[in-house]
This record gives sequence, C-alpha cells and structure tokens, in this order.
Amino acid sequence: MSTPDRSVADLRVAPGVPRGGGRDALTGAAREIFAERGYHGASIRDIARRAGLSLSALYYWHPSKQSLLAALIEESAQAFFRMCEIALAEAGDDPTERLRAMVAATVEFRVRHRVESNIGAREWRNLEPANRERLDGLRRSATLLWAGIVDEGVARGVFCCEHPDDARRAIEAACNAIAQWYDPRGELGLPDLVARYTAIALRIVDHRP
Amino acid sequence: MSTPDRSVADLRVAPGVPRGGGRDALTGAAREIFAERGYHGASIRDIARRAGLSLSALYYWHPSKQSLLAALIEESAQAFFRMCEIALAEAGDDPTERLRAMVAATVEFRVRHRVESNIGAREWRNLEPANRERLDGLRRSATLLWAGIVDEGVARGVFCCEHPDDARRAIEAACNAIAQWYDPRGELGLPDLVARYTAIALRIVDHRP
DNA sequence: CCGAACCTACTGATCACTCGTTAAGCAGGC
DNA sequence: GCCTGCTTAACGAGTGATCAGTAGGTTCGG
Repeated sequence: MSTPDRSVADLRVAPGVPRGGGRDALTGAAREIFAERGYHGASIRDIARRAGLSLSALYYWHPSKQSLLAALIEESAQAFFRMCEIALAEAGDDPTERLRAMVAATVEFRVRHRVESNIGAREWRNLEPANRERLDGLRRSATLLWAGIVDEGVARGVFCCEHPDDARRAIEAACNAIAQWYDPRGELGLPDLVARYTAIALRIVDHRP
Repeated sequence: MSTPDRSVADLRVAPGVPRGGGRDALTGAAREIFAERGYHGASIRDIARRAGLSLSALYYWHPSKQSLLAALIEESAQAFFRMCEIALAEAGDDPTERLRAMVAATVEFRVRHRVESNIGAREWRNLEPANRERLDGLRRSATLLWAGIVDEGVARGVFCCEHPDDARRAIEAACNAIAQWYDPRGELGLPDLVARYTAIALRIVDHRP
C-alpha cells in the first residue's frame, strides 16, 4: 500500500471553501455515481470525471474504489447513529416518547439523506469483509436502540405487542423504505411524514395510552 | 439478431426430465450468481461455469446477459402476482379476510422464494428501460391489489387509519423485508410468521373488529 | 433402406473494449 | 529541496459478445 489513505484523514479543507479540487468533490461524485449505477456498475473513471479530476487524482485521495465506498457508507452510518443518540438523549425515558423520537430521527434522516440511505441499504453487501465487519457494529448498535425501546415499552406494559422483535423489524423496514419512494418535490412535507410514521409505529407496537 | 431468444420460448423439455443441460440449469445458475454478486458483479462466464456449460452455450439460450436477468425477474414477478390473485379469489370480498389472504400470500412467497425476491428488489434498477417498463405493469398491479384492499376496508369503516397509502406502503415494506432476514433453518416456521405479520398488518390499518 | 438435408445443442477461438490500479514525472508554494 | 496535488501513459486481467464449426439426431424423398 504505497498511497496513503486520505479518505478518513484530517479534512485540511476549511468548511465552506469554494468547493473545487479534491476530497469533497470526489465524495459528492462517488455518492451520485454509486447511487445511479450501483457499486459494480460504477467505474472510477466516471466518478473522477464527475468530480472534475483525472483518474489518478482520485488515487491520490483514496487508495481504492472500495475505500471510496466504505468511506461514504461509514460517514452516513455514523451520522445516522449520532442523530438517533441525540434525539433519544432529549427524549427522556418514557418508551412512548423514545419511540416517537427514534421514528422522527429515522424518518428525517431517510428524507434528508435519501441518496446515502439508499447506497447504505443497497451496497452494504459490496463492502469487503474487513469493512463490513467494522461497520456491522454501527448497524447493530442502531438496531439495539430500536430493540431497547420496544422491549422497555413491552416490559412497562405501554406496548402490548406479542412479538417485539417482529414489531421492531416492521417499523425499521417501513421507515427505511421511505428513502426509496419519497419525493421531496411532492406535497407531503417532513413534519406530516413524521406524524404519519409515528402513528404507524405506535400502532405496530400496539400502544395503549 | 442471429441467435433467437429461447429464454421465454416453449420449454420442449418435458417436466421431470433428468435436469442436465440447458435452459433450467442456466436459470438456476444465474439465480445463484446474481443473488451472490449482483447483476454487474456477476460475469456470464461465472454463470455458465456454475451451470456446467460453456460461455457460448449460454448465448445459445439467451441473447444477452440482460435477457438472463429480465427472464429471471419476470418469471418471479409473474409467479408472485398469480399467487396473490389466487389467494384473493379464495378470500371472498370481506376486506379483513382479503388483507389476511394478501399478507399470507406475500409472506409465503418471500419465504419460499427468498432468493428471487431479493434479486427482484435489488436488481430491478439494472433492467434496461424496455424491460423495466414492461415489468413495471406487473409491479403496479401488485401494489394496486394492496391499495384496493386497504381503501375498501377504510370505505367500509373496518379499517380506521387516516392515511391508507402510508399504511399500504408500511405493510408492503414490512412483508417484503422478510426475504432479507428470514432464516429457513431457524425455529420460526411459516405459519407462525404469517400469523405475526397478519396481526401487524391489521394493526397498521387500525382494524376494528 | 440409403443418403442428403436439416435440426438442436453445443465448443473453441477470438474480438474490441473496459476495468481497477500503478509508476513516473512535474508545476507551484513554503 | 521537499511537500502537495495533481498529470500522462501505461499495465494486465477480465468483460460481454460473435462466429465458424460440429457431433449427434431426426426427417424425408426416392
């Protein structure tokens, strides 16, 4: 490995810089091309071209195509997990409020980061084993947040579903699917969407107020 | 086009034949390889090898790699739609019973045809426009079955959800996701799974008995 | 009952091209 | 003179697709 991996290195570009050369142009281009054509369907030549760089310039910033994908997914997965943690920290310890907060955070993330969410869902399996194992921890942590909330609600008797694990999976699937169909140009705004999915989630866990 | 497309042609092999050369070996191999590596990650050489055929023999049966994928997805989508139609025909016209039937058919299909279901979900976007447009009809038809049931239930007052479209999407997402996590070697059998997801679906539409 | 014609289901070789990756060099700034 | 941020040029492997050829069988006129 002669070329150092600058993909997760210090940013060295101040935020708000003109956005021209290098790292962030590449990240943006990779996000677009991976989203359009999938990992194997995307060529690094296309990514470099979209970023306005030569093929070799790409290799200055990332040691491989795989590193480009892993960096993208890792950044997005970490952002999602942070968002959930913050939302839950503000929600207190009532399971109903925590479920509301978790649904709101998830729906908002899937809407605001639709492209990254779809890449994360579709290209996860194209991560090399080392990367996948590293990131699986993050994914498991997010699932544990959901499971903890549902289980606690059932334990306290505010959620009355018989199979908390299936309820959790149904909620996660429904919220995550939003990234696939939501159209930001449509009439349905984020607050309404959050309200609808909160109501659905509460019905799935059989919430008794 | 010198090679005719035999992919959807008459079978000419009696059912129950030794299963050796040709069409069905290829279909099986393509299903496995597309599922393991995705459309762009799979090479037709790998598919031919898995089928026990030469590269050129593959081109005798299918005019292109794309035709292999399209045939696979079309067959599976049609089987799913038929299964739903039959289940609904037997269910009568009570919306609750129709929803039960539709959930049962979908869960059963996702379990029994896990691999094809995942290919359908993941590789849909790798269909060329002509193929995608042709198959979009099938997909829309299936969604219309769901929508018809939920809308009718709301109209009759047995389902009390405020946003039938979101309820429908949530149910579809939850049922379809089963193909991603269900392990047939696990302890959870199909009848139990159907029962759980039927209960979840009825809660999502806010069923009042 | 022979042989020419025709069919199915392939094989082997090869085409033109794209792929991810690398080596070597160089302009500009500190 | 060294570091940053590239550039041009190439490498070998692998890609989807094509084509001429052929073994083994069936059909059919005479």
